[in-house]
Amino acid sequence: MQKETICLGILSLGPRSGYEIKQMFQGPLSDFYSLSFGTIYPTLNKLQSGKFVSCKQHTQSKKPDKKVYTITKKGMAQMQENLLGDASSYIRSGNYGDQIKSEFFLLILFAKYLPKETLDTVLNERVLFLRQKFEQFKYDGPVPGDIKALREEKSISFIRGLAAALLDTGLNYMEKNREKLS
Amino acid sequence: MQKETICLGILSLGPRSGYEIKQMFQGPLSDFYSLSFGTIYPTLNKLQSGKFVSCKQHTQSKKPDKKVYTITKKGMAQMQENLLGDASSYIRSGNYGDQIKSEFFLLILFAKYLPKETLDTVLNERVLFLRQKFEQFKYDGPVPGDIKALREEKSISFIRGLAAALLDTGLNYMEKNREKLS
DNA sequence: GATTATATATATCAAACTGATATACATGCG
DNA sequence: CGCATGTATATCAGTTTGATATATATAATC
Repeated sequence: MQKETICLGILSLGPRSGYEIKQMFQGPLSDFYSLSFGTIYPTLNKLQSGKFVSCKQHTQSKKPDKKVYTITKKGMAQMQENLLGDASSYIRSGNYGDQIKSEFFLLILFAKYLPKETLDTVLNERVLFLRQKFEQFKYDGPVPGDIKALREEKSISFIRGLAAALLDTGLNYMEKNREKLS
Repeated sequence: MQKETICLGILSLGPRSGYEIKQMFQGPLSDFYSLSFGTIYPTLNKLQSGKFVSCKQHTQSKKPDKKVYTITKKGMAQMQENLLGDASSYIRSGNYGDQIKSEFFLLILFAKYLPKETLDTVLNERVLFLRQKFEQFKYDGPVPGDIKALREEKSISFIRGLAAALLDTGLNYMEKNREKLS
């Protein structure tokens, strides 16, 4: 999927700045996709010059200026058209896997070359990290308005539920099988 | 982790060609890590000129020539040193997440802009794909000698078990919750 | 029997992307 | 009062990908 379509799709959920789009990739979307600043900012500028998004500059007191982007009608139409094409290529490609790079799994793969204590620390930190993630995905209490609106999206609640289920399985497996590594 | 350390680590499991390393990234390792030809071949050449691997050219009848790389003592020592450093940085970094780019999850995230039949096809293909993967990871019957040797590695059997558990959870969740998307 | 697609095998390179850095101001901490 | 951290945008060198080139064999399709 093109970076333009991804940014438009995120802006279709509500107006945001480039920095806030990056925060979504670091937070709720981090388990599924990510784009860096070096991609996001140029993409937003390109979308703006093509009139796919409009931009309002917010002069904030006590913080740097903020450029809040809103998707236009033209942007909405373009995004939906692109999305249809992407879904078709996805289906035709026959390549339904995800692109993953996991430093953790490389360390596990080569675990026999690591001292026992090092491996233990790696596993402990990973378990702690996954447990935190799990709590975040399960937490259903009060949140700020914009995040609440996001959670009411059917797609996001589906994804959150899946993430929680996978994290739970992963944690249980690690706790039951970690001694098999040493 | 540096690409050099990754290639050395894979070669520490047994001698292989660049093409066969890529096959591992497309097959058993595809859910955890991947490197492209454009990275693998130059890395092997660099490792060879640094004497971290040795290379035997196999002139095959009916197939192109094959360069089979074997890790040297120097390569083994370097790999273990690098691995220790990588484990330390992993622990120090506090960044225990994986780098993921999932076209599938983007399509789900923007599901409301897709026609129902398109979304259905995407979900069906993904389920079929995951089911195949699941069978591969669960399959414990007879396999060629080199793959059998790999499976006897503790780390690989740990990872295979985890992958199977995660795939099972993912499949169950998708089947039970997919109607919530439409 | 001819054409097309797929698989083995290495290598290269333009285009895309990342991650680090620059700039700038505010807040919190010891 | 200095130092680290957080907000915010922007750029760019270096890395990585994905496509392409080259070459041969087999399997499938027509």
